[in-house]
Amino acid sequence: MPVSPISPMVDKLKLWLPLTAADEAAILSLPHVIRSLRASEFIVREDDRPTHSCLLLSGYAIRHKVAGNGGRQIFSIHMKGDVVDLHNSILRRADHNIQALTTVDVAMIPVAAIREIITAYPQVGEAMWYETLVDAAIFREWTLNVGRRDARARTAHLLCEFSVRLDVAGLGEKDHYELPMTQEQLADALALTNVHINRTLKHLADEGYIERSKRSIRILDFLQLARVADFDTRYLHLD
Amino acid sequence: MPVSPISPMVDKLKLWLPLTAADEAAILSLPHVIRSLRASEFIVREDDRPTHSCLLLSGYAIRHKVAGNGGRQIFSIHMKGDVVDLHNSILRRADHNIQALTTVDVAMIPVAAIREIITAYPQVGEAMWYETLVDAAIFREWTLNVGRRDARARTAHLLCEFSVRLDVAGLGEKDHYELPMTQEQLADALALTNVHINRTLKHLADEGYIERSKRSIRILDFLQLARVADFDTRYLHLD
DNA sequence: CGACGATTTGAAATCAGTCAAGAGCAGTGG
DNA sequence: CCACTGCTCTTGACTGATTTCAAATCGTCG
Repeated sequence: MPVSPISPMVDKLKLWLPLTAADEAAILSLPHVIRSLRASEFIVREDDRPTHSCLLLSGYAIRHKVAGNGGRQIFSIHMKGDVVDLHNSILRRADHNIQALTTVDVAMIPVAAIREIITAYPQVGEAMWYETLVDAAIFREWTLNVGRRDARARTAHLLCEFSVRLDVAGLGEKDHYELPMTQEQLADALALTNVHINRTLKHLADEGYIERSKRSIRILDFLQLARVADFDTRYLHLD
Repeated sequence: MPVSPISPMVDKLKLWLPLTAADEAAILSLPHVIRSLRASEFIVREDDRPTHSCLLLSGYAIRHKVAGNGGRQIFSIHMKGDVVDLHNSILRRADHNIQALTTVDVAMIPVAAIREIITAYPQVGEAMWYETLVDAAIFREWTLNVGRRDARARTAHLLCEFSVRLDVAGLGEKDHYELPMTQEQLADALALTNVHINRTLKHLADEGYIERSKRSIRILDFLQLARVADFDTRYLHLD
């Protein structure tokens, strides 16, 4: 069986609901165009009316929005297998930006084809709904993180989430990975300043929870870090 | 035509997508049980496996989650017509709490019936999906609010959102309403302390943006307040 | 080597939190 | 009708986590 470039989407959706062979075949035969984008290119911009949904095939992307005072808030980080633009596509008008963090390859699927597969294969539709609900669960956890945890727990929490999600996506090892973002971007995800992120990472390293060199992170004891982070995987709905 | 207690759900879903007479009839004939709950009773608790989705018929409810350090974060406030528990029902295991803020009446609809209507009436299913995506858009805006706006803008933003949503739900006037929550609960929604909420409300009143007595709020100039709040209705996806 | 962006560090400023106490208000029961 | 209780709201004084501003170092790439 030839491996379709869209197969990561099948793998991801199967995390949420069982799919029949017919469901899988329908997904794999979704029309699409592969595109490469360079770091910092926009995949979708706020106020766009998206014509395509983008499946991430490689690299990393972020969702974010900019406040009137210039502050930027990142809502989530996306990786291989994520359909980064279901929210904006189904809502028809984008209320936030999606931007490549690194060089990325994406499969662009026409929104019309997404709508057709929902009707023709309701189980696939429900799996995509599920995917957007897990995104929403992540947004909630990030709100809790930003709103009610201090800088140390907040930063540790992001490191834990990234570790678990990389593991689930089959990228990198759980205790050792490369962060695909600058400290300034981390700051925008955690609602801190780049200066304070720097101090907080140093602090976590001084305390012996992590080791780092450049953007590479090694988690020395995941359970300990998770305790500091007040991290509990349940919000990722993986079981 | 007899008015079904479920009709607020039809009105709400029609905000998102057009529904045929058959779609509407299918919604109105959803099986359900009406229940009344008193203020502060839980509708769903984190870790529950919900068997029913709750449609709010009267009163107010909140979504929230408690961090390990005891801090509570409220994610959204719900009112008449909101199906408060679609997220938890579809995900099968609740990752957050839903709690009555005031005395509420709810219609409890079995999750199985929700799943059936999704398959039998795909447009209704898509409208419910849309509803959860608008919830997610509100979560994102709240993350931006908590993460990147100062106490004054943040508080003003909540006042603006509440005003607009009451208006859409056909409750109260846009420039004059009763907040259904204590300042401590406001603090949990805005990631501030009750003390600072108090000072911030006073400040907004001293500046002439609002008048208040007890929990009643009068917005003196909505556009001015919206400017202070960095508030833009687009994230509510009402048009 | 030079340039640019990213990281690191220090010192001072600030927004919001903490602690504490008093005032207002509703409900209860004597 | 009044005293008591409990909860919410209000205000003041002080503390502290994070920001701001500024400058130095590091690393990569041309």
